Amino acid sequence: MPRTWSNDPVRKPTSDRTSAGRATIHDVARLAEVSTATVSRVLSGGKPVSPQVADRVRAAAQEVGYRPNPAAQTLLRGSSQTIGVVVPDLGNPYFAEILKGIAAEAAGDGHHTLVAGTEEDPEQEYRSAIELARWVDGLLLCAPRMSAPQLKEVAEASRRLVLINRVLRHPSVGAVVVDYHHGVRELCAHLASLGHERIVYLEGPSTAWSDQQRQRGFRAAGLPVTRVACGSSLRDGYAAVDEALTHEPTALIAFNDHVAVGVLSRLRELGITVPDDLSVVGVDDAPMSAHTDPGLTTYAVSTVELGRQAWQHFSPTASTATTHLSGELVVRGSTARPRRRRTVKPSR
Amino acid sequence: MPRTWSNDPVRKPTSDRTSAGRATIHDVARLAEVSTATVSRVLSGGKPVSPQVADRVRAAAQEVGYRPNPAAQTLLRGSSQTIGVVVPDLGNPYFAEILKGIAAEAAGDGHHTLVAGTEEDPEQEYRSAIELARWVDGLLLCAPRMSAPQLKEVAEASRRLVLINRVLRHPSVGAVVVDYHHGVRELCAHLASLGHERIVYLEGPSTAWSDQQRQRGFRAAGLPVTRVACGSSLRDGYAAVDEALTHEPTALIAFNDHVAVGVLSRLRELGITVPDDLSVVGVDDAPMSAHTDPGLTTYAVSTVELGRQAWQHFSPTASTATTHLSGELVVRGSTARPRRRRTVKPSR
DNA sequence: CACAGCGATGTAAACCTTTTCCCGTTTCCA
DNA sequence: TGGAAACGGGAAAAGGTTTACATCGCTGTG
Repeated sequence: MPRTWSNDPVRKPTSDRTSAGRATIHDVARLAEVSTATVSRVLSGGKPVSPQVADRVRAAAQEVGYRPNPAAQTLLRGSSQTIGVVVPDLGNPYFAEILKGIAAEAAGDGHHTLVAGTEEDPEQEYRSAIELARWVDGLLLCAPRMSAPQLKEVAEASRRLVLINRVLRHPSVGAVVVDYHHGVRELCAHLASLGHERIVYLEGPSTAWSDQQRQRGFRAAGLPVTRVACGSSLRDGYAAVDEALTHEPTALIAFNDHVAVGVLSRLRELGITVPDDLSVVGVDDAPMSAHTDPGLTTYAVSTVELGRQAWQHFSPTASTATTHLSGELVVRGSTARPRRRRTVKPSR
Repeated sequence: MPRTWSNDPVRKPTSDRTSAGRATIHDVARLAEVSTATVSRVLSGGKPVSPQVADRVRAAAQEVGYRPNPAAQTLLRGSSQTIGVVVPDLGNPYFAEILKGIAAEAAGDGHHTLVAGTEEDPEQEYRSAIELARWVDGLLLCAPRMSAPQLKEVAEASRRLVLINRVLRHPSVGAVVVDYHHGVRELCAHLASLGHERIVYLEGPSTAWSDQQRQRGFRAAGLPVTRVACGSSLRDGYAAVDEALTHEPTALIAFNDHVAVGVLSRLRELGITVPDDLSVVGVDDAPMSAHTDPGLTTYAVSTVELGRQAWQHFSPTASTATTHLSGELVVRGSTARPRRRRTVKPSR
């Protein structure tokens, strides 16, 4: 077989292109009677091309409905214009909010967003991250639950890695973290100023770095806080209330707002009034937290800012230093002085 | 502000292959002393290869940390093992839930999920869809707001198109729709049975097909329903309450649960008790709807099922018929007989 | 014993685009 | 008018993988 450029295995130029194979740059080139190189120059822009030819090419491209094949572009450029985002739970409004923010930032710079939810499973998270790393220019891991060694592996496997709410000692990994240490101290100070002494903390997933940060914050706050295993979802909060009440607290600190909403719901069922019988606080300031009954006192940090900062870390010139984001205390109706002498107990 | 770092013109002359450029199939082939074809056969599986060679190849791949380049695979196979999902608002828990469902289904079949939020903007939605169509094997549009002609264009541009909560007369488009017509009738019947007569409906986005379905349902229900412009977000609901109250309704039907939560919040501020002063219902049964105060009466349809059905439509053998999904009325605390004679008015 | 059949492996084409390297033409200035 | 610079545009390589086809050695059967 002669090694010639006889590349034309009877390709129909126009009509039935819609169904099977899409139009390629060759189709455009043939129709415009130029080389494929010229088509590329016209469509990708920047390079000098005479206006007439450019018009002819554009017309031809329009006619056959040409759209560059992203796989081929990616192969050649070595960049897919895509980032990957891995979150523990896509259904959690907080993560949804972060995803929304980062996707908007990425889209603004012409990047796509590949997403994976991991159902809070560290193994699945690791697999998703490694798999996504093959595809994307940069990987964003939200509150990753996986072990540090695994995280390092992911760092090696990915072109660029940015963490949200987790830190890792590694030369090429950026991170944006909310200062939960500060947040928890703020919340504790607020509760202490109201006169609360018996406080229960509903723990998040044990593998969550951000949970450990909160716990450190408690120790720093110097308040005696009883810990009760809980989780990160609305259901977890709902389910953990009864256990928490056995400690006869005057205030409850939920791992996050999502949990707190579940807590409020269960307390209502039990006939326990918030904040008269019991104060409740959350963390994160989820969108719904201003609309619960009563409004949730919480520690607010802007997810918009979080997303923006994370996106900055993807820039090639970005430092790999960890960005700390401080929020602020938002006092709403769910906290008050402990009024009644006798603390409540579960109704069953 | 590194706003335009998107394309990276710094291309190294590929001298240093070990650190920067990832290992290719050639590296593996060389190390294992076989041809690249054999490597591919071993790693992709299916083809007959002698056990010894297979082991050698696997060892070599392991050693150099080889991972196939997805762009090259995509280019050749013509399939990216990726679907695209476009939703009007990533921050809306309902869409987040659907995204979660479909992403899980897709991941279960080895597919990735590319996502785009459109901020409820039909134009942006159209652009996102067209752009995503280039990349993905199939496109899922959630409650698309774009015009029918645009939708047809997207259908032409995409290999496979599936719609959620929208229909389109087009030969190759599948759809999964919630029977809002039925849902609204159920809600109306429920309210009517309680004795409500003055009902206000807080409209969704005017471009939403599903809003039109609801409106048709109202007409079928035969109840006089006053329409008030609102929207689809929590904030929209919060903001529309005052306007709605000028019509002195005994019951409020929100476009969806997200809106209803905003409504409840505003009513609380106004000192209007639900359901004593006013009944409120939503649509969708969002996760939080069981946990509001009072619990939200709503029309529930499983997002899990929605996701599953949508995924089925991506199967090559799937029919392009529209799948109708019926939900059921969920009665919670937010509805009751209208008790007081005098209807409430806004407090200001 | 010859040959069909098969299993294992190598070779190279094909996928589609971008970009580098060139060549031919025009323009401008000395 | 000659030469250089600028410019427009074509040919072809590169990018990594899969697969159709070719090759080669072996076994089993007529």
